[in-house]
Amino acid sequence: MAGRAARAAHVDVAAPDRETHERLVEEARTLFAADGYHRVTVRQVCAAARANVAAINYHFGGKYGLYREVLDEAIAVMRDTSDGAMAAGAGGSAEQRLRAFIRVFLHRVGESPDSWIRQLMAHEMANPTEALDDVVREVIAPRIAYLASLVAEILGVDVDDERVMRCVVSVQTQFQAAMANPVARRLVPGLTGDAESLDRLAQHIADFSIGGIRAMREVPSD
Amino acid sequence: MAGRAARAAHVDVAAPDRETHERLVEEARTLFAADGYHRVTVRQVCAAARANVAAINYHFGGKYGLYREVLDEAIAVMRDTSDGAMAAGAGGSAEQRLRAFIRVFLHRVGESPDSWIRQLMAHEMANPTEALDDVVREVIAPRIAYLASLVAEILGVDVDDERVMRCVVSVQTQFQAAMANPVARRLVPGLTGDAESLDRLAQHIADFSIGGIRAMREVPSD
DNA sequence: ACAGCCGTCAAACAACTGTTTTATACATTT
DNA sequence: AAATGTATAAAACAGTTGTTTGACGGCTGT
Repeated sequence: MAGRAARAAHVDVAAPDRETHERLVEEARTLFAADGYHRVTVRQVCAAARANVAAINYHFGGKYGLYREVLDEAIAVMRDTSDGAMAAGAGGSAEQRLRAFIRVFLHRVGESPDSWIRQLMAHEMANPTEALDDVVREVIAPRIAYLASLVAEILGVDVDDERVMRCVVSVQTQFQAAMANPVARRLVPGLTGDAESLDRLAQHIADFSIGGIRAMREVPSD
Repeated sequence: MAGRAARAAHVDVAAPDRETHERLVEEARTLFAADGYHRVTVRQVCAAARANVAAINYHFGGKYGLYREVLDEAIAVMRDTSDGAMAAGAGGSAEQRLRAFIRVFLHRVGESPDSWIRQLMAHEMANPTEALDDVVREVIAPRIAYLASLVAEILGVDVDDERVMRCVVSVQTQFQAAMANPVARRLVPGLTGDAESLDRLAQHIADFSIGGIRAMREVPSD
């Protein structure tokens, strides 16, 4: 911890230990994404990174410090993705924007270089660490708010109408499940992650969700 | 292990050790449901049941044996629930049967004495043990098959049409998420588990899902 | 050139995990 | 009454976990 602090203090650029630090983060990305925080051991990561067991504690102050470094990166990418997906279809109708959001989001988060992110997030949501609050605040909540505004516009009601949030949950859960749910993966054979498969999935979720939302117009607001 | 075999062999009724055995199972139900298989330690269960650490190995042959006893009970209840939910609305239209299925299923699985089951299942699906295959085969697969037949009938297409399974996944994931997803629970405040809340939830999932399914009629089968 | 810091390493640490052993009562059977 | 089998108990087992230690070499700056 003291070493880390000193290092961050006056060796900002071109640190001489860049290699091990970076190798640990790299391996941690794939390992944490594959098995989740609790299942991964520091010895696994160090072995994969060809580093000593003590390296993680030295560079990151502990296992959780390393995880946070990886997760914070994921959060940043997710925020970018959300921003891009929210910007998509700007100027169009609420339905068009919802379709664009789903398509852009699924593509971005499912693309190969970032595919570890959706796995990591899936694990974090399935069995959360204490970092879930940050994830919710920084990426989920804004996304939910945006989806809520779209749903409200499609329904032609206020965002506070309780039908809105229920619909948002229904849409949101389809994202999550289609991406990471092991049961869903056993049911849909063509969930391979390639671009065409993602396109079809996005198309379905959009069609199904918009159909579901529209149907709520004829339901009393309770 | 030898003790267990001998005990089961010729001490079927009114076993003298009923108490500890039963106490262990009881505590294991709530603990496994709350934290999942991996997180729960045998010492936790034994402490809660006021039994010795060796009791689990003696009575169940090991931690996994105890878990299987609990999980098998859950599977049995779930099968009953599925059967009941499938029988509900018999004779009615596919839409009516789907609505009945959702309502009965959510009520049964959300009711207080069995509420541990949905938590246990949620954990088993989130991070599976080797028992997930049995769960899928015995409770998920039949449920999926039934839902697929309903969706196909509503859509007026064959069950092999790929739109059918996509819709089933969309419906199925709403079940799961609404019941156990920690993120969803942070979004919908009124997810308390009481009868009225469950009723409204069932109503929403049914409306949303049927609206979504209907919308797929106008989508090419790809 | 020398002190000081930095990154690395093998080794050990303390705290757990599930499981096994050994012993002791109690009940049932022979 | 002796022998057998059953349930519980305390203790120890072997393995794994994340973390800490202390020493060694390389580098930098005054």
